Amino acid sequence: MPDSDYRDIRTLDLFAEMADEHFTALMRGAYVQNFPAQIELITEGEPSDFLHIVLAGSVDLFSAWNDRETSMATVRPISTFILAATIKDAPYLMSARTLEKSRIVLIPSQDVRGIFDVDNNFARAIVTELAQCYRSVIKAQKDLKLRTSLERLANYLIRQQHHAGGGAEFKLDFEKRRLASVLGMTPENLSRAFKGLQPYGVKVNGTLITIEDQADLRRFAKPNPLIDDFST
Amino acid sequence: MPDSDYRDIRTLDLFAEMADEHFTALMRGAYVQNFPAQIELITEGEPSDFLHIVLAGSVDLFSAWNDRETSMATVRPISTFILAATIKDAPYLMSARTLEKSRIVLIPSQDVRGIFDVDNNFARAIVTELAQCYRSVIKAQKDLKLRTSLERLANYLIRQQHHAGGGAEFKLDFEKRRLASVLGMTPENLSRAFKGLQPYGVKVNGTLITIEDQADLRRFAKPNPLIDDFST
DNA sequence: TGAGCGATTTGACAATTATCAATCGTAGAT
DNA sequence: ATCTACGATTGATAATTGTCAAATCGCTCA
Repeated sequence: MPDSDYRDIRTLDLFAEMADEHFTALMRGAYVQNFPAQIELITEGEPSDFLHIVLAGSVDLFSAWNDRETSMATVRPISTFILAATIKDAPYLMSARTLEKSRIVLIPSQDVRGIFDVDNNFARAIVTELAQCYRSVIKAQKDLKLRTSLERLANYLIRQQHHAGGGAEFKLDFEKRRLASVLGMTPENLSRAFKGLQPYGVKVNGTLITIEDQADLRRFAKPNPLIDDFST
Repeated sequence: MPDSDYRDIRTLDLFAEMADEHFTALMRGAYVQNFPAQIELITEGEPSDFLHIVLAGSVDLFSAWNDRETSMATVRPISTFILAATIKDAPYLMSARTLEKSRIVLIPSQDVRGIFDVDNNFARAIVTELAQCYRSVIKAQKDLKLRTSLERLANYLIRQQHHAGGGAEFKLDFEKRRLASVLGMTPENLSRAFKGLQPYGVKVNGTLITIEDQADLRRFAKPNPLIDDFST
């Protein structure tokens, strides 16, 4: 594994505090691979053989049932995914596919569980990571159950705007069909939802969004840190 | 704290493996209290001062936004809730209220975090617990995003039947308005959903459910362990 | 026993969301 | 530059779900 990758991974909260020898041991069994876009990295239901880390590119976590499919989340560099399945040695609950050319690290789950047993700092970091993940899903659940699709879109745009620096203009960071799926609606419905936000000053031009009057949109969206603030 | 409570708590996976002295320390700061029904134990947004344990009774975890409210989960003895908020020292994401007369243990969050820092077995148990919680929410999310309300109800009934021992007859374990909220629908809609399952052999008499032909209902519900099996 | 209360059910209707088909627009290939 | 493929949009329609009001059921308690 290239040194730069090695260092990137080491800086992740999850690995930052663990003993050198344990980190080295983990990396020894790991391998890095470049995948093209649209490759299915893991399939739900399969045993969790590897903990994955996205170094570059992006990965879609999705799930299917009865011929329907939904995007659960997007993983961007640098972060891990499938940690809970790895730790529990349980089957994956979600599938994962690359959205673009991506650089992925694979760490054998067995190694992760082994080091987890002997490195207390690592175990503690895992707690923090899992607690964070758990709270994120709870927020997503609240978003889904308490809001209409129009409200979800409005709040998504506000979050995205903030994430992009807060300017009136910003770009959507993925294609609309996937955004629709993440927000729990159909692409057609998303298209109409964008129209439905026009009265609140939202302009859409392809992937470029303009929010003319933040306050106006916020009055409609009623963003709430207990749903929309992903940092806490 | 009575000895029997003390022992009950000690048998929880979360506390079973920790050092005696640490468990004793935790219990020293804890207190047990009996609450009547319909008492709001915690409110979302507030700092997480206590880890809660339900010894008897039951607790509803719910959340509100913009005058809407939804039930997220029900906690039954003996288990903890609000672990993630306690560990992260972050505000509660959900409120909690007793559904009936309940016996609750309150452990100061500060104590939990303190012991977490020094007791590695406790830290490991927390990892397992959080991973379990995380996976449960992911399953709930898939249930919500991939299924219609009729399908959610059908699968809920199948789970409930299994949980009740597998007989053709069983009782719903909470009132219908709350079931509706848990399943993400209105009480009116739930009432109609029960009707909608009649063709599949579901009979409803108050809180008593009869499933005449399991196979028939399963053909419609298409239960899936990656959504419906709460044990993995 | 029966009044009173709240939960549930029903009916009528409205809002939301999904589906299907057709068209548009654009980026990449030839 | 034109063609092609695919995602995005639009229109028409259907299915799903929610809302409101009224009726019904079941239970508690005087």
